[in-house]
Amino acid sequence: MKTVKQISDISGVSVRTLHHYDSIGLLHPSGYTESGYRLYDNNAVKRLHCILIFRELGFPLKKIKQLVDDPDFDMADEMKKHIRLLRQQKEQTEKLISLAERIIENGDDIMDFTAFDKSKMKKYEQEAAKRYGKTDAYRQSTEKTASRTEAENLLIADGMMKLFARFGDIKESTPDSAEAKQAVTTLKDYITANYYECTNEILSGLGIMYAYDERFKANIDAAGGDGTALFVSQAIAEYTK
Amino acid sequence: MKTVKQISDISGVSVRTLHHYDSIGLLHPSGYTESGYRLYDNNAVKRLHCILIFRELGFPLKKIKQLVDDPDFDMADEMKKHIRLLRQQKEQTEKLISLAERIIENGDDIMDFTAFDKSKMKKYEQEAAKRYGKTDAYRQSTEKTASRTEAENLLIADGMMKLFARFGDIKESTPDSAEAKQAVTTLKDYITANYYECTNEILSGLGIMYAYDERFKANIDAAGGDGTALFVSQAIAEYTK
DNA sequence: TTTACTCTGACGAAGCGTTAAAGTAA
DNA sequence: GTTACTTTAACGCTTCGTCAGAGTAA
Repeated sequence: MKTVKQISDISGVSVRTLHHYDSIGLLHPSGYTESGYRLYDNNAVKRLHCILIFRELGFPLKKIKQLVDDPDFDMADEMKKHIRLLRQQKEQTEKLISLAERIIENGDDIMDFTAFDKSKMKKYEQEAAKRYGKTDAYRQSTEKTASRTEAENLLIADGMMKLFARFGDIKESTPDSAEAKQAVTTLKDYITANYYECTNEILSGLGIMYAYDERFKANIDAAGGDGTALFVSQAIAEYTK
Repeated sequence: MKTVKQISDISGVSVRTLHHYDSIGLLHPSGYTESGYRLYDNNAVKRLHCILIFRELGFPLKKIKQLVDDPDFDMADEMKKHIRLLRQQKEQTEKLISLAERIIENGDDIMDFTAFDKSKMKKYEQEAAKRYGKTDAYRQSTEKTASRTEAENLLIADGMMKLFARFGDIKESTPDSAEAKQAVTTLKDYITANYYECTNEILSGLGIMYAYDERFKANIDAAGGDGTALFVSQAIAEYTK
C-alpha cells in the first residue's frame, strides 16, 4: 500500500491529480490510514496506468471512466471513433496551417483586404442587385459567405486578388488577346464557384464597376499594378461583347 | 449603428459572445442607446472580422487583443510562432493516431500486457539488480521509462511482444540456428535501446527468468505460442555460451 | 521541535452556453 | 397587450494548478 506521494513519484502525476481522480470517482484509493491518508495498492496502480494511457490518447476522463469501469464496453469501437476524431483534428490543423501560411504571404494588408471583400464587395452586390434585379445573386452570395468561416472567406478573397494579379501580368497585351479571355473565364468561374452564378450580364456590370468605382479600382491596382483595373474592365467588355 | 442581434446575425457569433468580448475588452460597443443597449458601428464590425479570423486560426483571445490593439505588434512573427505551434499539434496528433491504431491491432489484452511491462518487468529488474549488483541497469531502466509517456512505453512493450512472437515463428528450428542468433541479437539491442545496456551477463539472467518465472513464461508463450519461452531461453543460452 | 506529508476546501483559468429575472422596443 | 430584444448576474463545463489553513508522521 502506497501513499499519494509515492504513487505520484512512480507515475509522474501530481498529488492534486490523484485527489481529483478520487473526487470524480475515476480512481478511488484502495484504503485509508486511521488518520484518513489515502492508500493505494497494486491494482490501483495498474488502473492508474490504464487511465494514463487513455488520457494520453486524448480521451476525456468521463469516457476513460466508462472504459476502465465497464469491461463490456466496446474498446475497439471507442478507439476507432476516437481515431476518427483525431483524424479530423489533424485535417483541421492542416487547414489552419495552410491558412496561416497564406495569410503571412499576403503581408499586413490582409485586413484591409478583408474589408474589401466583406464590405465593399457586398455593397456592390446590393447595388448590382438593385440595378439588375438579380436579388438571387445577392442571396446566393450572402448564403455562401455565411456558410464559410472567416478565414475561408479570407482565402477565397485572397484568390480573387491573385486573379487580379494575373491580369496585372498580362495587362501589356490587348484586352482581346487569348490570355485576357482566359483570365476573364477564370474570373467568371471563380465567382460562380465561390459567390453566385456569374452570368455574362452580371460580369459586364462588374467590369464597369471595377474601372469606375474607386473602391474597387484601388484594390485591383494594388494587386496587379497601375492600370490593372482598367485592363480587367476592358477585357471583360471584350469577353461579353 | 447596429444592435447586438444585428451584429450577431451578420457575423454568426452569439450575442453572449459579444457580451463576453465586451467584458474582456476585446470588442467594446461603439456606443449605447439611452436605455443602455449596445450599439456597434462599421469599425466595430471590421474589428470583429479581424478577431474572428485570428480566433479561427486558434489564437487565444488575449493574443488577439494584442494583435488588433497594438498596430506595432509583429503580426508576421506571431503568425510564424503560431504556425510552429500548429505543426507541433499536428505531429502530436499523428503520433496519437498511430498509437491508437497499434493499440487496436493488439486487441483487448493490451492492458494485461502493460501490467507485464510495468510491474513484472520492473520487479525482475530489481531482482536482477540484487543478484548481479547491477543497480545501474535498474536505474537506467527506471529513468528511461519515466521519461517516456505511458502510451510510448506501451508501444515499446508492444515491440517486445512482437520480438517474442518472432521467436515463436522460428521455434521449430534449433536454438543455435542463425535465425535464433539473429533474434537474440535483436532482442538484446532492443532492450539496450529502450531500457538499459543489456550485457551478456544480464541477458543470460533474463534467459533463465523467461523460462522459469511463470509470470514471464505465460506472457511470452501467449505472444509466440506454447514453448516459445523455453525456446527463447535456450537461444539466449546458446548466444551467451 | 522540525521537516516532510497529508487532508479538505476553494479560487482560477478559456470561452463562452445557458438559464434567470427584469427592463425596453415596436 | 404581446412579442421580440436587451441588460446584468451567475452557474456550468474540463482538468487540474495553486494557495490556504490545519492536522499527521518520523
